This record gives sequence, structure tokens and C-alpha cells, in this order.
Amino acid sequence: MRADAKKNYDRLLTVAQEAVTEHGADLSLRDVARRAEVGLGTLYRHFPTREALLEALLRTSFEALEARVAVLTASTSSDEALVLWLKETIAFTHSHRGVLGLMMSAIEDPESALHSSCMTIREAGTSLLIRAQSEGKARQDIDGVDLFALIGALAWIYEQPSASARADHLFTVITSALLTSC
Amino acid sequence: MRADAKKNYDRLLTVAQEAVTEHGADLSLRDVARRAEVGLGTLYRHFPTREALLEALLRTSFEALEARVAVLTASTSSDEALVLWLKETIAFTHSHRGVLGLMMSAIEDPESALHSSCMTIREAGTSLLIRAQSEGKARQDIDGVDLFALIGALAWIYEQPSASARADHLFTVITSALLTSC
DNA sequence: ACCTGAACACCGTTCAAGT
DNA sequence: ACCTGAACACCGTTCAAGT
Repeated sequence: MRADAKKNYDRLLTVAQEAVTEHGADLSLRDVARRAEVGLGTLYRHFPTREALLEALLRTSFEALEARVAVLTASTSSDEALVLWLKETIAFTHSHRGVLGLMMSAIEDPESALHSSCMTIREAGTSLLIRAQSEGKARQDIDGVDLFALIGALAWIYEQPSASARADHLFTVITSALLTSC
Repeated sequence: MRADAKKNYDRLLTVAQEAVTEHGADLSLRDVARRAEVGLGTLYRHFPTREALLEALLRTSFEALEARVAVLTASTSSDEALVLWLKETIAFTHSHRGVLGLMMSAIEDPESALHSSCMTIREAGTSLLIRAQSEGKARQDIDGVDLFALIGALAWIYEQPSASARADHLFTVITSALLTSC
């Protein structure tokens, strides 16, 4: 990448980060270009779709969540690892409003720039789930697809201001439903 | 209301119904006016906000769900009544994509045209929940606010095409977490 | 190679002017 | 009383023209 292109690219990501924090996944792309003092076409050249921009922005977070799987697996009991990882994953989505709706569609669409990141996250969750199931700590009738949808549902709850006081409680209710407590 | 105004009002509602079916809660108001062959100002005169339009559109559904409480209470066991009502409520939201996000904000905003409808629905759920709790059929650490948020979360899941195959299953997982089965 | 911004096709919302 | 549509301030996306 040419030096000036690289500068624009970095600038766009920096500004986009701020914009996502403020407005979530439906940030205005026009506004990003404006705030980065870059032509609109430049933004589209570097990030042909909204998903591509978000992917560049979130990749490191996704990788971090994936890396947590190995750490948690090595250090923590299977049920606790699953719950901790869910908590961390949802905490991440909480600071990126609306991203989970996009991820939920992206996972069905191999063309989406977010597709592989979504698969990564879903598989990360799946491996923690299977481990817990193999020890009889999680219910058997749940799979990775279910888990991914439940993450989305919980993230949705955390996004609602009117539910924020109860969100942690609902997290407990739902995750404990995944674990075999009886 | 003058006869011509009434005609426009009805026309707008009819067209809006179609548009909501197609596009959910973020239907284009401009498009509604266009398809109703009515000036944009006329739409805004009758429905000053998007919420006002949806309220007019959904009022009868809300009332029907409220009325179901009495029927279910009289005819069905407390736990079954709760689950049935949840299923019906979520089935309703399923055909009105995104409405629950609006309802979730409206319940915090007394100025919203949807506010009282949301309260009605939340209270309907609450009364079924309390009945089940009083018979020891539902867990005690859940309240109407939790229930409303869970309805939203489940509705969200049903809205995601990638989860549709598992949505009924997840409904069972979550609702059974509300019931005291142990 | 890369950047720019006008152009196009959309929005929501308001309000002066009309009947 | 009620209706209309232009006007304003926004979008996303594309692409001809420039360096």
C-alpha cells in the first residue's frame, strides 16, 4: 500500500472506531469520510461495504475472543469457562451496538466480509459448549447455532436501556438454563 | 373527522399494514404516503410520529393479547397459560419485525404513542407470571420487566433467518428456564 | 495507484400556500 | 379543516475526472 493510502486507511479506521462507539453498527459512512477528511470514494475503495469496515475494526477483538477459548479451557472448569466466555463475548458486543444483528446475517452469507469472523466466534463458543457437554455440565440439546443465537439475544437485551438494570440478572437466568443443574 | 379526512386515514392504515408486513417497523413513511396517494403532510397530520402510526395499526392486536390473559387464566393451568401467552405474543411480534425494539424504548418514554400499549402488554405478562409464581410454578426471581425483555429477546431470535430453524427450540429452552421444574 | 466530489436515488420532517 | 408538495437536511453508492 502506498504511504498516502496507508495514512488514509488508518485515519478512516480511527474515526470509524469513534463513530461505532457513538452510533453502533449503523454509523454514517458519509460522516466517517467527512470526519477523516477523506473523499467518500476513498472510504469505499478501502472498505467496499459497511461489513468490510466493521470487520477491519473488530478483527482484533474477534481474535482475542477466540484466543480466550484456549486460555479458559486450560485454566477453568468447563461450565465456568463457558459462562465466562459468554460474559466476555457479550461485553464486547455491548460496546458495539447492533453488530450482532449484522453478524447474524453474515453467518448465513459467505460473501459477507464478516462471515469468517462470525464462524470463528460461533466455533469458539461451540468448542466450549461441547467440552461442557462432554462432562455433563451443559445440557445436551443445545448446539453451537443455538448458543450463537442466545449470545445475540442477550446482546440485544444489553442494548436496551429499559432492560439494563435487569440485564445481568437475565444473563444468569439464560446461562443457567444452559447448564445442567438438576 | 371530515369524510375526506376519514377516507385518507383509512387508506393510510391499509397501506401501512402492507408496508409493515414487508418491511417491519422501519417501513418508509414517504412510501406509505405515496402508495396511499396522499400528500406527505397528510400522513404527518394523522400520524405525527412513526410510533403513532404503529400504535393505530397494532392497537387491536395489543388489545387481543390483553384479552387473552383473562381467557387463559380462566381456562388453563398457570404455567401453561404463561407459556401459551408468550407464544402468542411472540408470534404476533414475528409478523411485525422490529416492533419490539420500538416497544422497548417506548416503555421508558411516557411521551411515546406506543407507551400505554407497551405497559398494557407488560402488565398482561406480569399478571400471568405472578399467578404462576403464586402457585410455585414459575421462579420467584423474575419480574414483569424481565419477562418483557425476554419476550423481546425471543422475538429478536425469531427475526433472524439464520436462527429460524432453532427458534422454537430456543423458545422452549428459555421459557422452561422461567418455570420451576426442579 | 489512488483520490475527489458531483450525481443519483433515496430518506424523515416541517411548513407556507392552497382549497 | 384539511390537503399538498416544495424545501431542507440528511443518507448510501457509483463513477467520471483528476493527480
